[in-house]
Amino acid sequence: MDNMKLADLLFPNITKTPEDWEKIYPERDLPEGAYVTRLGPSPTGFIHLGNLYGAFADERMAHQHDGVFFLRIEDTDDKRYVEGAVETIITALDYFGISFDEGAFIDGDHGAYGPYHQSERGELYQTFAKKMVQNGDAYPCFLTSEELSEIRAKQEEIKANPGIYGKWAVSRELTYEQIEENIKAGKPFVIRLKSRGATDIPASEMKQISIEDGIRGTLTMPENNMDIVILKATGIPTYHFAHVIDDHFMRTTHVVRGEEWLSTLPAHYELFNMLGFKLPVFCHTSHLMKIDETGSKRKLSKRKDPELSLDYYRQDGYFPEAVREYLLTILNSNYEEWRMENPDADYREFDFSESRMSGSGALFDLVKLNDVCKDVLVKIPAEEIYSFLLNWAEKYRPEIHGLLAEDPDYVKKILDLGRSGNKPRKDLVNCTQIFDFIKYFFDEYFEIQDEIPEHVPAEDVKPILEGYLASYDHSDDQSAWFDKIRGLATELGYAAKPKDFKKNLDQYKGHVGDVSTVIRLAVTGRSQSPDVWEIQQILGEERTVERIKKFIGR
RNA sequence: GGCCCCAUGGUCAAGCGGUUAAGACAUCGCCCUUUCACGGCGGUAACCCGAGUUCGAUUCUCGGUGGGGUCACCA
Repeated sequence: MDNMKLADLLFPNITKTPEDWEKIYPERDLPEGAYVTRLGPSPTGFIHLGNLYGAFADERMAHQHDGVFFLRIEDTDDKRYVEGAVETIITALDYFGISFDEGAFIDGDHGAYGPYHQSERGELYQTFAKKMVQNGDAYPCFLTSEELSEIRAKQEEIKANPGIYGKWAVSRELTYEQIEENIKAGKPFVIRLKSRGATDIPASEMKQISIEDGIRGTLTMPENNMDIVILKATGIPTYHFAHVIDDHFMRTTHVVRGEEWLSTLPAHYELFNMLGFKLPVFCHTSHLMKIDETGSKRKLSKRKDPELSLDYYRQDGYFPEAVREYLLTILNSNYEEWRMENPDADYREFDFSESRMSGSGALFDLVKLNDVCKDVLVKIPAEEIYSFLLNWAEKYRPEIHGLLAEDPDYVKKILDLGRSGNKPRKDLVNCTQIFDFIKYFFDEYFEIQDEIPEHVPAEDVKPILEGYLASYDHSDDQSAWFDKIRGLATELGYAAKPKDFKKNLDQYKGHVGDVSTVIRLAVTGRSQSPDVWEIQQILGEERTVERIKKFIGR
């Protein structure tokens, strides 16, 4: 077989050479030790937490090592393409503070190594497919999908490993004349890698390859022996081929990807070697898992788990910096520790290391995320929380947007309630929760939600509130205000101090806490709330008095 | 089924041959306290199993078990 002749038959229009491409995409001029990382989503329109998890790792690795972080759209599968998906991806990542140095942007590609859409890099891939044919490392295969499934059926029957390799790779034997005839007849074909791996021996006796993974250390696995497809019948490359070519020519130094790629790593390894490309450092991350209702652990699934979707966090109004903070704690095991020592430091000061990433799948813990949110939000000024909340409401809760926009100062005061001092309240988690937490401040949403406390007989409610109203002075400071409540409690047979009540249970109906709970209930509609005096100061005298009157039917 | 990855409390996790086996979240108790939060103190709770190497294994090796992944002209 004359490989040069075959290559020309297969790729008559390819005139560029591998050397030409090396000149077009020269090595990057970066400092010694710089990392070049990339995110390579396929434009299916669905971007999830796992993508974000990897993106943070990519971003930190590149920017902590004077490098470049770029976005490449892996759109080699036209069947999966969803209109507008690229924009969705960029917007979603941007929301969480992930931005790229080069690659695909909303207004088009930026950077010297583009185009950054794989669908536009056909000539590059074909040049190397042609090169491989010339070298006898690749060949055309005309097997139809029916023939492929027949092979598969036979393999299953004799319990052989499925796939095209060794004696099953019948197209390897085609002569030039047969190929030419097939092409003239218009038969579709793919280009397959002609693997050099041994095929007639058990896997356990196969040659082992070792690869240093940035996260997992030394990986040992049998060499590849599969004649994988590198170019589809459409002339478009498969992921495997595009990955090898692009990460070489975009000069990627570190490939961060999910562990589902581990099993195809030997094939990628063979391709890198055949093409004479330097192997990047692979960092195979573990999957995010979740614990479901039955208590068992499983991979987060697109269909069953809404929290996998990034939209979920936007809808609930999670603050991007809080999600980032949580993700960083599961991304690098010592982040939490570092954060405790540096509570006010910018996360970029943390020394991120891929080697500290976990090789085992982390359970995504919503409870912990919410806890992290509380710690993060307590540090965000009310002003910022307010504008975030307003933006969120505009998009996801238009019916409350007007309410929040009406009196910004009022809402800001509410958001800041109890947050000053050295032991600030940590009530705020996300926008949905925040609104629910503060909604009693708005008359439209104010309602009595709880019961009166059990120590308080029904007939005491009125005297308590009448007495409270009678002595109410909006200008009282907090201690004067509470002294009055203590007095009122004593008058009505309640202990002024809870301790007195506990010591002499039979002498009192209850204690001052019960009395103030009645007041709290009338003012907030809830038996639990932040400090009532502060709430009243924000509500204003008129609204406070009105609510109490309404409660006792006046 | 073949191959690969993973395995410390309920969860995330330190650990890298000798430790009272950290810490965080959750949980429970106490303190603070007019409720709730916040904060403080304390408690319950873990090295998957079996061999081997070793004076000594959570740590190293092998074999199981369990969980996950993958075996497409999808990525």
